[in-house]
Amino acid sequence: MHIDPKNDKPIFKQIVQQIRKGVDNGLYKPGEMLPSLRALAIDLTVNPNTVQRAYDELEREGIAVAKRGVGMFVASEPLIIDDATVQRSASQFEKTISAGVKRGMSPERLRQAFEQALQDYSRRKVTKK
Amino acid sequence: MHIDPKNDKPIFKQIVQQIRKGVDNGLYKPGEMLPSLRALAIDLTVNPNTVQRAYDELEREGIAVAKRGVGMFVASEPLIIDDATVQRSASQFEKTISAGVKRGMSPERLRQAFEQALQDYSRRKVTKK
DNA sequence: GGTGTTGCATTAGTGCACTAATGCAGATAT
DNA sequence: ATATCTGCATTAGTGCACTAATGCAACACC
Repeated sequence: MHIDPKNDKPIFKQIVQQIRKGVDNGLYKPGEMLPSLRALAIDLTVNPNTVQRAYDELEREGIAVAKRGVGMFVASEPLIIDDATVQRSASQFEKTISAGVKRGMSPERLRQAFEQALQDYSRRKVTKK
Repeated sequence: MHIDPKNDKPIFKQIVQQIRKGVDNGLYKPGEMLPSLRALAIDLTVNPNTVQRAYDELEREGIAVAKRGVGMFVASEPLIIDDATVQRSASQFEKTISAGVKRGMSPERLRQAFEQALQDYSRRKVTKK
């Protein structure tokens, strides 16, 4: 576990990402205890609140469960997405990106299209009910 | 031209978006003059600097050209992306999104995959030289 | 009960994105 | 020249995301 100071992403997001990755590839197994707030905070030379925020996020995602006075634990059935799945999506996205660029679309426009697609999709899921 | 106060997007981005759209569908034609900083600012009841920032962005994108003391003009050969192209990309993205969701990916994970794809693509373009 | 863990809540500091206030500098017409 | 348009530059105010400092509350162990 390591925080990259050159990375401009917020610290708590980096923590979330690394723990999530750790759960995905089995480094942290279901039911297992994660490093405590302070322990991890000391390890990363970071304020405990920053770790807390990361853990909040992980709990919100259903990946970890907090037990007050005891510790943070990997959920019994965490939502595991392995790297291969992400890679598959990424390469699929890349095809659309490539096509878009050939039509003159800038990264900003592509993001815009992506966000719209994301919104359209969820909207459809909702209105379908 | 109108600014939506309920929209949480920055004002200057809303302006960029609307002007870009106007250029795309021919409302503003190449070489034509755009509303002046102050004129548009008064029209939208917004500070001229905010319009300035929008115009800066448009110039950076090669859509508009500034002539100091004269006015802002649509570029002679602006990069025009019509809505249909964006829609095509969006619907393409939506397919990948749908597939990802079925594999349990959250919107956050999908964004992550998208950003990675964007990065991979540009990286490949660079290293190909 | 005390002691040392744990996670949680409240508050404050800091940087940055966004917007505005104001004045400067170039262009054109009269 | 000077009036009045233009876009540009400098500075300041404001809100918010991020991080930190600090103390509180629950649980386990002795």
